[in-house]
Amino acid sequence: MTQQRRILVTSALPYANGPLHLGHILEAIQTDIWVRFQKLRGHECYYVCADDTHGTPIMLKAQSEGITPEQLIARVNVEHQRDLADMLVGMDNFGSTHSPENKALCGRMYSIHRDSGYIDKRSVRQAYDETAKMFLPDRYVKGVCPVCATQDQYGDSCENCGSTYTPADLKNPISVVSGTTPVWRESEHYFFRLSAFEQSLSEWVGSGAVQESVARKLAEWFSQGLKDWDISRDAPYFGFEIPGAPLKYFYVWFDAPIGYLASLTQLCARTGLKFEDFLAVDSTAELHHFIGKDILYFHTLFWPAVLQASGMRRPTAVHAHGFLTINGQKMSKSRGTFITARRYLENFPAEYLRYYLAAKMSAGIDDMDMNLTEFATRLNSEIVGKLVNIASRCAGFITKNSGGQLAPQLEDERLYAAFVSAGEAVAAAYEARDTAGAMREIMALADRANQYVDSRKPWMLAKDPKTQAEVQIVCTQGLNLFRVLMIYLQPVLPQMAERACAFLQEPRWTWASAATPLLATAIRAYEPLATRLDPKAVQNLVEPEPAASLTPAAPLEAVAGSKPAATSKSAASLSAAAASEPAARAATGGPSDTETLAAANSVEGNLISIDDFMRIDLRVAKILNAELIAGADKLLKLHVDVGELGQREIFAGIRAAYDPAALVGRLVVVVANLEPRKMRFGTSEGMMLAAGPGGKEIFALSPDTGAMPGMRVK
RNA sequence: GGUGAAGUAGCUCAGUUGGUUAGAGCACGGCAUUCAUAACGCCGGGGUCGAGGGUUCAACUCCCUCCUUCACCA
Repeated sequence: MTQQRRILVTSALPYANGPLHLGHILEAIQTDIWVRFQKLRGHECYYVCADDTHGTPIMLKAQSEGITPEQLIARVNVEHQRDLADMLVGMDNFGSTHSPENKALCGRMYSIHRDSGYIDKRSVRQAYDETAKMFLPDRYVKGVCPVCATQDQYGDSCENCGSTYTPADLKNPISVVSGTTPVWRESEHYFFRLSAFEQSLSEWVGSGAVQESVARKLAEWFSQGLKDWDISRDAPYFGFEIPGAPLKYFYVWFDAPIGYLASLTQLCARTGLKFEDFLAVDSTAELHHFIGKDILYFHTLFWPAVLQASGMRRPTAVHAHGFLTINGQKMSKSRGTFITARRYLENFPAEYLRYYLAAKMSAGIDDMDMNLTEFATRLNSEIVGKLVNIASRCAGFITKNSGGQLAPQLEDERLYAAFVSAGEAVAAAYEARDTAGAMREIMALADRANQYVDSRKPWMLAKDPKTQAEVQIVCTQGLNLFRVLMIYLQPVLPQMAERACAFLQEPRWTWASAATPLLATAIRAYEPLATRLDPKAVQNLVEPEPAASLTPAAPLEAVAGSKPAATSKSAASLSAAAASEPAARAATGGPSDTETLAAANSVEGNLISIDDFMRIDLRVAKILNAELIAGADKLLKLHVDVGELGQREIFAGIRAAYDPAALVGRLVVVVANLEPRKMRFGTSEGMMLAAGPGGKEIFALSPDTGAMPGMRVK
């Protein structure tokens, strides 16, 4: 360990008009891993973030929901914080750009800019909606592309031919807000003189503050010359009014990055840290921004210039990452590849995603693909099969043969030393944000640990009285290798590492803990640190959200007996989400949205629409095989043929009413699109319909003669 | 259109300043094993490194052209 560094880290502010998706989470996790690594290494490191809350989209979304922007952003803030916390993203402060701290900072920084001569006023001609009485951002004017004549294009560029233009160039322009034809009006705007910073920005970029490929990109922008930046918007606008300029508001992109500093201000107020220590022009602290490559311009040009113009230090580095694609496709709602953080969390533990992303993230700006099948196999093989397996296969011997006591020394000190010295390469990779490289190193070590155990074969040693004494020392070695790996993985798997630490009866780990083996102490009985995930269950992430009106399925399911006490994680958290959603709305005083209302009505009146019914894919199925399950007192395992849908395995709670042999060959009705449910005895891929109170009083439904497997029931 | 990035095994990716036989994980085939969550270990098949040309004793690596994909254009 060299000198202790003081580091302030941010990730980009998520926009407060919707839920976080896996793209946001990718960035938060990348940042969090880096921050946790720095803290583990003993550095003084803080991670701040906030919601980005201003601008026309927020204003209009609140309007459409019939609530105030303040209510909207308060609700979203709660959701965002909950999602981030559940993803184990350990921020030191999460604020909002709509805060008193931010308002004060924006005003102060702007005043300095103005007094230093960095603000110009200029008249701008802009689209104006006379019905809505507001100026329209480019994206809020649609029309026919002036170049290729494609219909329904936004006012800034054409999706078809890629040409860029202004809303004034569009043919037949229409305001998205009111649907009327906009008029053109002049208005006075405030410009930040970015051009004055061309020289110093160019030097800053050359100082290694950005990745190489980013620097090349910036060189292109520099060669075109920097244009001054319009930082004002006309009322009505949800944001902060510009001091000394009535009805003029700061453009959302002006106050957004200042939100980093506002969040820091809150952290300082809470902890006694000093703002100036991080932001003063001569500060020795580091300032790191993690962002997506789409907002490079704002963070590598505007932002350093704004800081400099305010008499503050510039960022040490801006780290850009690429986008996340799902199964090779852009995240998109229509393709069903749009995965919210909440939806992920309803299905899988946060750490599985953290590890998977860590194993793929490098320091580059390439896009990253999340292949769902790979996600499942990689987790199962690397975390469960390899890593956790080391502890799992050694711990039992220590507990059973050695009274839970570790040996006083290692069996192979050289091997241990190799693990310790490999830590330098792992640390270097983390530091350089090459987490994929770090994970490769760690997994290679995990292979060596498993090879070690395999070569010493403690299970053989345990059988021979003459070698029984060696079991303890071999397993002590194995557990110590495992311990080193968990220490290295702590930034990525904080919860699992904590549990591993508790299992070894240690208070806590730092990076340096790896250097000293754990010897001659008692450990607890091993409990699985991670369990396999069902590769089929990843489909839950991309299939459409289940509609609220499908909740009546629950009672049906109870009849089928397929929902034992240990309800699946997804069902449990789904209902939790459903319960907390209206609660959050109530807290902000807003009315429920139409969706919630519709759901409430249908449940109360027990009425559903024909569309709701058609969502349930009922099919005729032929029972090919039925068998008793050892250990289950209600369930039968059915193997059914569903025609074109193939064969399925379904568990049904009809054991008391039906003899398996009597079921084989008969036709029944099954729900074919029920989400697969993992149960103690396997995964149920559907549900057999039956009526009755339960016990022996259960009666399966049968189609009349002539029905064929796979036919749809409707 | 301009600019940038990428194209390596079925899939996801490594490949340092050009230098022996291009690597890993997953998947696949075989063997072994049973301590461990059907986990672990050993062996194996599988690549004209997007295409073509050039520089060089030597090119996945450097240069040129082309093809394909993606992104950005404030």
